Amino acid sequence: MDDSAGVISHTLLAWYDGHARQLPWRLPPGSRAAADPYRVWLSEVMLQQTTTAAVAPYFARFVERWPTVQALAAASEEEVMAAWAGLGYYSRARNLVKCAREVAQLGGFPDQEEDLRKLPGLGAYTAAAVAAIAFGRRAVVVDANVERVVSRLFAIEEPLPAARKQIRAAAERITPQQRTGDFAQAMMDLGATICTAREPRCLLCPLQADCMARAQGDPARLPVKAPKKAKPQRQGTAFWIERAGEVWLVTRSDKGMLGGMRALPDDGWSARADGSGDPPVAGQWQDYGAISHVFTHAALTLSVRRLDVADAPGGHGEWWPISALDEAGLPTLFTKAARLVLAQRN
DNA sequence: AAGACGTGGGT
DNA sequence: TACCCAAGTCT
Repeated sequence: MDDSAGVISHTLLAWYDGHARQLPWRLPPGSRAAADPYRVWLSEVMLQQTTTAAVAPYFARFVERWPTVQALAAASEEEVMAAWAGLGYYSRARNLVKCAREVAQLGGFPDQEEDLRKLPGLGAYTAAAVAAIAFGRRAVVVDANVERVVSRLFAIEEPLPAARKQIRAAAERITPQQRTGDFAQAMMDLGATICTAREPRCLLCPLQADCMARAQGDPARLPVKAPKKAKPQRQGTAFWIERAGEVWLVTRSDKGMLGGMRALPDDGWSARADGSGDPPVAGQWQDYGAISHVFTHAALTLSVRRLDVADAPGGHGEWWPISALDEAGLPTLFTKAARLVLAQRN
């Protein structure tokens, strides 16, 4: 680390001492307590591609229900998936359970980045973040905030994702030997509150004097990103099958969209193709309209139809009390579909 | 090694 | 409205 890099980390850490966000998974400011690796890991996994506001209530429920990694390791995958419902990217929940069990078996979290990286659900970012924040290891923590801050500080013109190598090298240069956990969180706080994607608040930025993009006059244009692809519009149908105050739910296959989650039966729609429209059983289906839902890589219009039956439809599934549908752990798509039926059903 | 993979909030 | 974006990982 050369001298200008030292100035940057020093300035940023001084700013962090007065401006750190208080978040449920962080120790209170000035606390001398050691970070709990379980909470650090859990929060980091929840925060992957997910806002702090969305994570906060889930984090609170998880640590209340499963206070330790051993407790989480002892939970069933099914109950963890249901508790994760609504947070998205459900493979995270499946990997969370796997990881908790591996860690419990190991007797605790590994304290080296290299070993953390081997755990399911921990990629380059999360392994570095846990190593730095929970164990005080020097690790180069690069997330989307760091990419944005660094690409502006050094006016990196190369578009993402090709710029990753350059950005990592620059982040490595400014990462200090001490307080690397604070440094990582300071970079993320700066990116979240000052060096934002749109309309950065440069006048409030502790690094304004060091920022090449600011000197050039238009920091918001960085980082340059490759153009997005258009997302396809898909059509599908979900089926509400009811019997005596209960609705028929299935569990989706572990692979693919909403993998492993409870769901209403559907017509096989996917991000790649429309559904067939065919119901799972013949009968007098009633039309309840449609909901729309946008995924990362496709937009879906989901028609919802209802049938009242006397016997269970064929195939794998379970009757679920409609009065307790909240506890089924339906992903948001199917929660919307259920609401559509319940709003019109007497 | 691009593409798959959720959801809610901001502009 | 439509688009962008958020503490990425896996295949």
